[in-house]
Formats: sequence, C-alpha cells, structure tokens
Amino acid sequence: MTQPTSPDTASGQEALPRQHRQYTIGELAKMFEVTPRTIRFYEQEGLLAPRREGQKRIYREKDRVRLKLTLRGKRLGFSLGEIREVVMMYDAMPDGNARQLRRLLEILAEKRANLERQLEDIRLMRMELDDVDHRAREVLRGLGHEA
Amino acid sequence: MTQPTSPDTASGQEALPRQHRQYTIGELAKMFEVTPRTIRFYEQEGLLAPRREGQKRIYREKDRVRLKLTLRGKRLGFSLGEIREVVMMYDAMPDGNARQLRRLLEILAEKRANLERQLEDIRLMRMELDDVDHRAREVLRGLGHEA
DNA sequence: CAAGCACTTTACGTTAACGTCAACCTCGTC
DNA sequence: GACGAGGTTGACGTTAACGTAAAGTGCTTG
Repeated sequence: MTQPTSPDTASGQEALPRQHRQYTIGELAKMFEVTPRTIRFYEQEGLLAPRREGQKRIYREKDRVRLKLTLRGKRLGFSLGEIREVVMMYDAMPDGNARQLRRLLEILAEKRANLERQLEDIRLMRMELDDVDHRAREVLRGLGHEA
Repeated sequence: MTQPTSPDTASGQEALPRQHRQYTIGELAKMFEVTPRTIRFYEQEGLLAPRREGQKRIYREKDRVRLKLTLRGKRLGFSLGEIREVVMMYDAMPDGNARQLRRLLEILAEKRANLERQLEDIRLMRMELDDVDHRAREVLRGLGHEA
C-alpha cells in the first residue's frame, strides 16, 4: 500500500504553480490509485489525449481533471462510452454548432435524471441499512442477556 | 414497449391482498423491466430462492422484495456478490450468532460509507453538469444573435 | 389434436473494463 | 557497461452479467 498522493492537493514539488505541473503516467496512477494500464486504456477509448515527449506520455492539468471526472463517473456507474460523450462534447463546445449543443443538453438532462434516481435509491437503501442495522443490534443485545 | 406493471402498486388481480400474491417469472420480469433470464441468473447466484410448483418457479412477496433490493443495489453499482452478502446475512439474522452479526454490521458500515461517497460524487457531478449546461446555453444564445 | 404460449434446462456467445505478459527503449548511476 | 526503474506497444487472458439458441415440458384454445 504505497501512500497515494491526494489527487486534489497534489504537490510533490511544493513551489510549482499546479497550472504548469506535468505528470508521468505513473504519478497519475498513484495519485488516483489506478494502474498505468487503466490510464492507457482510457486514452485508447478516447477519454484522454496526453501530449508526447519523444515516446513518453506527458499529462497536464487538464488531463488530470479529465481523469478525475472519468473516475467519478465510473463510481456513479456510467460507462466509459457515456462519460466520453459528455467529456468530448464539453471540449468541442466553444466552436460547437447548434445541433451539437442541443444534443449535449439532451445528454446532460439524461445524466441528471439518472443522478436524481440514484439519489432516491440511496435514500431508500440508507433506510434499509438502518433497519437491518437496528435489528442486528437488537439481536446482539438479546444474545448478551442470555447464557 | 409493453407497459410494465408498477413494481410497487402491483395489482392485476385487484382484490388479492398482496401478502399472498404469487408471481410467475414472466410477471416479475415485466414488472421490473428485466428478462426472465436475468431473474434465473440471480437465482443461480444465490440471490433468489423461489419455491417450485412442479417445475415452474413460484415467486412470493418476499422474492419480489429481494429482487427489488437487488436491482436497486445494482443501480448503485454494487456487484451481485456484494448484494448477496447483505441480503443473505439479513435472512440469516434471527438465528445468527454474534460473530455473524458483527460481520454484518461491518459490511453495513462499508456500504454506508460507499453511499456517502456516492452522495458527494453526485453533488460534485451535478455542479459540473450545471456548469456545462450554462456554458452550452450561453454559446447557443450567442449563435442566435449572429448570422 | 395441433398450435401456440409460457415455462424449463443446458450450453455456448458476448461485452466492458481492464489484468497480465513479453519484448523492447531510455535514462541515471554504480 | 550492466542494471534497475521507469516508460512503450502489442497481444492474449479474465471476470461479471447477462444474451441467445436449442430442445424439451405442460396447459388451454380454436
């Protein structure tokens, strides 16, 4: 278990304004607790596009943020394809045509609806966990009082 | 698109107290918008254990609830294995020994932590969606004013 | 009774998201 | 100059969660 650098307070070189900070694939990997393989895979899937220095990949702040968003999306159960849809359209926005933008708004509405349902699911599951928890504690109390 | 019966207001035979209501695999499938194959698979994975009437599976209220919880868990990104852990321990509770119960409480704590992180993720992603949404609308407004 | 429908089991196929391994560069350093 | 610690590109393996197809059972309906 090598201590991963906090992905948001990333320092290492303290004095560097994180704006210009660059990362190797291994650094990013440790930072987010994924493997380099995963990061390369995301690139292959069109989610990242780091610059190259010779053969090596060089990640900049923007790439780090993308990776962060990607992983957050994954934790929420979105597929890489879905994540790509939003992330890429976001990038293409400034010069996007109206149809593209409207399509983007549609997608966003979908995602949002999805999130709302998840919120409700979480609320319900919390209540159920509470319930199970209470019962379990009561049974435990009972066991304590006998034999 | 065959209208699925609402899984919570399930009626069909109006006058039956849902306590004793029984379901075929197809009914449950439509109700929750999954395929029979999925339901059989969940059984094979130890998440359901319907009674048999001859060869056919007969689902009772308890089974329906289990399926509902299972699907909710899935929407929250839990694996079938994780879901089974909780659901099975819940069932084993009344006669569970102390070690089992403590283990259950541990698992519940884990799940809960997971949910809390998801809540935070949702909060953050909402903000980002809001952001992208605003930008997109502004760009659209801009396009409207020219050409 | 034949047809059709819903159910059954068995078994192989598929997809997403990586893991794993081989074979290769390239740098700093001992 | 050998070496270890990083990096690189293939290419094949793996797992979860089903899909799909084949072949059979059982009811009930024209």
